[in-house]
Amino acid sequence: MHHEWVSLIVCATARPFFSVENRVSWYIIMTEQLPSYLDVLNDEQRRAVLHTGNPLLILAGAGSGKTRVITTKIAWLIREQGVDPRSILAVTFTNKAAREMAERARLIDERASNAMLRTFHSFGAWFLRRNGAAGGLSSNFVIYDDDDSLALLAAILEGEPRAELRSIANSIARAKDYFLSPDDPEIDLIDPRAKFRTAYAQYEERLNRIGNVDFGDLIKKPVEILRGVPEVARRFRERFRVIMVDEYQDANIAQSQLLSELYSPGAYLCVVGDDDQSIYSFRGAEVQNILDFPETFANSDIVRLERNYRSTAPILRAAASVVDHNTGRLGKTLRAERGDGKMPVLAFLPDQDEEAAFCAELIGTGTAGKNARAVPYSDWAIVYRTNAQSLGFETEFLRRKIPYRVVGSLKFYEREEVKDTLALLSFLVNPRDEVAFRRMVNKPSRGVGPATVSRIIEKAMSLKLSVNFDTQPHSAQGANLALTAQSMRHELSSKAGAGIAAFLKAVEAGRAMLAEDSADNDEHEGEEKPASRKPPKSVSGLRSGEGLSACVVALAEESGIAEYHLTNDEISGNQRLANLQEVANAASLYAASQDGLLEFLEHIELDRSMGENAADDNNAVTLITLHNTKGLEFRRVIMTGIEQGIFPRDDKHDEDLEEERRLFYVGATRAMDELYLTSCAERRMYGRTSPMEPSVFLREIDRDTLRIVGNAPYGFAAGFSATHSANTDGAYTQRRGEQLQRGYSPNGYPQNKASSDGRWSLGDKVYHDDNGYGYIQQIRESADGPVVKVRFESGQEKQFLSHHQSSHYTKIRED
DNA sequence: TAGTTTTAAGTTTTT
DNA sequence: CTTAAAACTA
Repeated sequence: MHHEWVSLIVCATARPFFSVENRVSWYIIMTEQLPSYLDVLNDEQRRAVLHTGNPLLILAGAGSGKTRVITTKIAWLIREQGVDPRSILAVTFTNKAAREMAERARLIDERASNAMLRTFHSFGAWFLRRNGAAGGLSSNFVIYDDDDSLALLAAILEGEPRAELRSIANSIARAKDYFLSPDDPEIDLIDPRAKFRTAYAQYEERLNRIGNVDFGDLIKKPVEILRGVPEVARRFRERFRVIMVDEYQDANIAQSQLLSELYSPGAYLCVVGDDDQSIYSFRGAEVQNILDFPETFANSDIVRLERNYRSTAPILRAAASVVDHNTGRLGKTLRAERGDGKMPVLAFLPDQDEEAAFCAELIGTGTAGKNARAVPYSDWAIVYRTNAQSLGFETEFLRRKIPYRVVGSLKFYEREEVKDTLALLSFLVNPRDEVAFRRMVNKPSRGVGPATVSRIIEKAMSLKLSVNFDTQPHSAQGANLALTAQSMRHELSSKAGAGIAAFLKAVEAGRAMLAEDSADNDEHEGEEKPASRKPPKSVSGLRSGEGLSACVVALAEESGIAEYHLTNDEISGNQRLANLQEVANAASLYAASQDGLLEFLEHIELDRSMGENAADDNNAVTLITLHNTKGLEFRRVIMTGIEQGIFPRDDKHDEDLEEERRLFYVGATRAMDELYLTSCAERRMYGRTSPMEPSVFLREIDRDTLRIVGNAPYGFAAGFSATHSANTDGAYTQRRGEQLQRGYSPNGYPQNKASSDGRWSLGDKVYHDDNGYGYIQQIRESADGPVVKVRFESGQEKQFLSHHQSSHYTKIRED
């Protein structure tokens, strides 16, 4: 009888579940009652799990259960193959994926929690913390984010324009992605400017001196150490006998080099990926890694997972019909195991406000008939190309009281007051941190101007050369800025000297809150604090709790940062203080020691999703960028802003356009049951409203898989033949001709022959004070009256409101 | 110099 | 429209 109940469940779950809750109960049943947890796998999945020996490449289509394969494989290796969990290394790209993998593997076998499941960058940080000395890096390094890198670069290239700095910083990051050093001949492929090469070299030199690392270093430096120190390489190759990589299509050159260095013949290597989901080439990801896998690793095997258990057939067809336009893909056919379902809906809407309202309407009512709230909010995801697009939905949802959560754009750690505090903490742990020093030594104002700061830093650099260089040629350590500043006090003005003293006093106050570390031990929970370390009395109202939070509060108070932000900004001062309190609260989970502080800072740098996961069980709509959706799934997905210039951006061509297409594919394949696409006729950007064209992707979709609603532009109207191809030039030109005849505007939306106020007609010649002569190309009605679009002889187009700016335009009579 | 006002520039996408 | 950098004044 009990057995029947089990098989009933198994029967009902013949189609694997994908929601977390279901998955949990399902695995428990399977592992307890059935002969093997492998029974839930299909043939290909099982083949992938049971595979041993040669390197394995798993080509896993969207929704084909790749995470299940990886986690099951980890458990199977431990259980059936007697593999020591500690010898397993599995790397992912996102913290979320790493967490999910660890959790799911542990559900099958508890021992999986001893395996090393990390993101690439977190693994790199872990590696460097222990083996950095072999490369001249001391273990108290702090990780610089992009802002910090930019600040350092700005200090090196004084007076360089902002845009130039950003461009160089970007090139430096890219160079590291490709494992290129300043003296590499291939560096020109990244950026041929000599300026870049010297800047990169200077940046590296300065960063070494500071003793911190940037994101790229977390991958690049471990590879250098593994190559340069055979002893370290041997140790790591001996330890990691199994190496697995998720989302391999997103690995960059440096990351694949890291894998090569860790891998040794005799170990087992398994990578999982999907070339159709490669969406990070702008960040150095190389699809070539996955395409070249068979050559890079001799005798490798390939398993394809092509059964999709997530989406219904029409959704999958629509997604595939877009990515099919790409050339240069491995090519695969996903089968929809769930069979038929609802047709995706393509909605044409007037503007972004209507778009937000449309989404709210869908979500508010649900599609479950009369029972308006049968569909939980959490079933829905609003997906967009750029973070800025979330704003419109947020305001609309706020107004309608629809609960939502925004994924990824959490700018908490970028806030000024938070960065200030983190800079102080960084300086505490590494007093060579020039960037932190520059940022905080005169904040709040202490009379320490740029001239003084430069003198201190130059002095420190000269100290480094005369004192440390000869004795420690390989450690490349810079001087302690706190000590240098202290020693220079007598040669500074009294004002500057007093300012320095105040700054150093604040740093000392923070340091006093830290316990000495006992050698290399793990941090001790609940160690008692010496009586001397009592939290200071609070001026600003910040409260210190457990552990490290006392240190954070002491720093914020003593440095005057708390007071500065509280009094400086009357409107948001309290919010700023609350943010500081939030930092202190987060710190309370860490030990009040140097090691605890390092852990805290590393955690913040590598995982900024703080609090987002806690909201997982909340019943809220998800607002998320296309890139962030990778690896996720939702019952109902609305892809918004499918307009030319937004998605794809109009500077995308060839390779880049193909990547945008893959992005479309990723977004659409997140949907399980229902998919909606929205496209607006006009959109406000930079405060201005501009007309939009439907995305080329909408012309590429197999029209038979769509239901079109709303005010469709020409070529999309109901009943229009779906069998045309926008790629055929002739057909396209013909349609353009027809559409103009029928009174459609060039962007495909209906237009008027003359403005309703009678002032302008299509084809009129006009003169503009600044832009010269031009012709009226388009007239349409908006909420603010007629909008006239002019194409000037220069080729540029402008538009204006008829009643508004007509004073600048003069109508020219032509016979 | 510090704190203000004015002007220009900008939005991909992320560990 | 929002944000950051240059420009300006007390």
